[in-house]
Amino acid sequence: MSREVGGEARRSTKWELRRQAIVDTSARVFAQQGYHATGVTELCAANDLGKGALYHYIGSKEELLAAIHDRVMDEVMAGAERVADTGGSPTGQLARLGEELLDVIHRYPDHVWVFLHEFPALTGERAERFRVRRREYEKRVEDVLRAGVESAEFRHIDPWITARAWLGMHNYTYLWLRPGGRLTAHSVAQPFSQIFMQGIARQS
Amino acid sequence: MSREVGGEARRSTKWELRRQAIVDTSARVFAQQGYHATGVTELCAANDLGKGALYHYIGSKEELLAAIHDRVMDEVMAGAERVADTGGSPTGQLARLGEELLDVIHRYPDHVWVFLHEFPALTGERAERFRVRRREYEKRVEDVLRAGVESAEFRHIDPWITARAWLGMHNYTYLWLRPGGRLTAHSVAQPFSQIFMQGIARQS
DNA sequence: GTCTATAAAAAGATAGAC
DNA sequence: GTCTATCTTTTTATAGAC
Repeated sequence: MSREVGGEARRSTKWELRRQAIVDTSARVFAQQGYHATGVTELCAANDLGKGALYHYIGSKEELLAAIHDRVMDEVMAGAERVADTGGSPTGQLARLGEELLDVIHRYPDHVWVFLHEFPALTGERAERFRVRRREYEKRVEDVLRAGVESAEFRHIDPWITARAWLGMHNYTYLWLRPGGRLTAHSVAQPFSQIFMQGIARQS
Repeated sequence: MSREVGGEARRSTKWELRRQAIVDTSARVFAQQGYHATGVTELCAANDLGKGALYHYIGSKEELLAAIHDRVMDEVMAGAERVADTGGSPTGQLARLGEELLDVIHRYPDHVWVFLHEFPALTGERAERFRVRRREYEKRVEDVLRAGVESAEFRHIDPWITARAWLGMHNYTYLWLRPGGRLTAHSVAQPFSQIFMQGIARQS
């Protein structure tokens, strides 16, 4: 059974599941070799599929790349939503934003790698959609910082540049944070949070 | 006149200058389009040269990529050298390391972009050389942090993970720090340093 | 749904004239 | 030193049989 939703043709649940598996497997290959350095033939081998069958699921190579991006942003924004819903002080919210973000990076190292390395390969509307979603998340961080300055929990920092410091510190863990390693998301989020909170706290 | 130095054939000064110009121009193209997405034909157009002439200077596309990497690491390590030579307290040294690093990122945005995005494209011996140099710099940061803990200037932080926080915060500026923009290297290094120093300072 | 065969373009690199 | 022409391989994507 297939339905029309939002102008996009939806396929069967089985098709969607298979597609998702292909997206995940391909993310691993892209992360290891790079997007442009990976041929469709290699994707076929990794997914144990012929070219005809693969294209039946992915549409195009770039659409596959966009699907990896969406997977990351879906998870990241869901985490930000949970934090916003729970509420609490700016300090508490920023700490939980860090926990959630590092959790995504830790759970999806390949997807995140591709997300942070290959976004310039997206073109046209796909590039724009990604840009908007990314900006949306960054704004969440800035808003929490602004709230903390206004409530005088934080000292008088610049929200924009401080958000960049926070984002860099956390995002850059994609280079070494992996499941199965000696570090968990929490064991990194904890010291990061301590440095950052103490760093922007109002001096007593 | 040509000499043999360290097993590598050196060319004339004119040749070296021309080559360096090609490296710089190509860095801009790689930064905009990606290494694998850029064809040698496009490099020829950007450098206003035919294929024969281009290959006369670059040897291979990957050798060109390696040259961009070296340009960045040469500058970064020179900055670290200056900091080490000047000496001073761990706090002062870490602050100056930040100034120097952001200065390189600000002055060579294209080279740094390529450096941070395309290093997986290096293979064999070239990949190894880059890995070693990069590790060498990271160790400098860890050493300063360790010294600060031992002198009790800093609280009891983990040097390895704290170095990653510092590196991420600074390196990640490659996404938005550019010459001609509203921000200078110093105007970013200053707030970053304040956050980080206060963040790892011994609580009074 | 999945395969094989193939198209059509572009890739990196080299040869040899000038 | 620089050019044009060319070699070989690989690229993304499609056609059509099953």
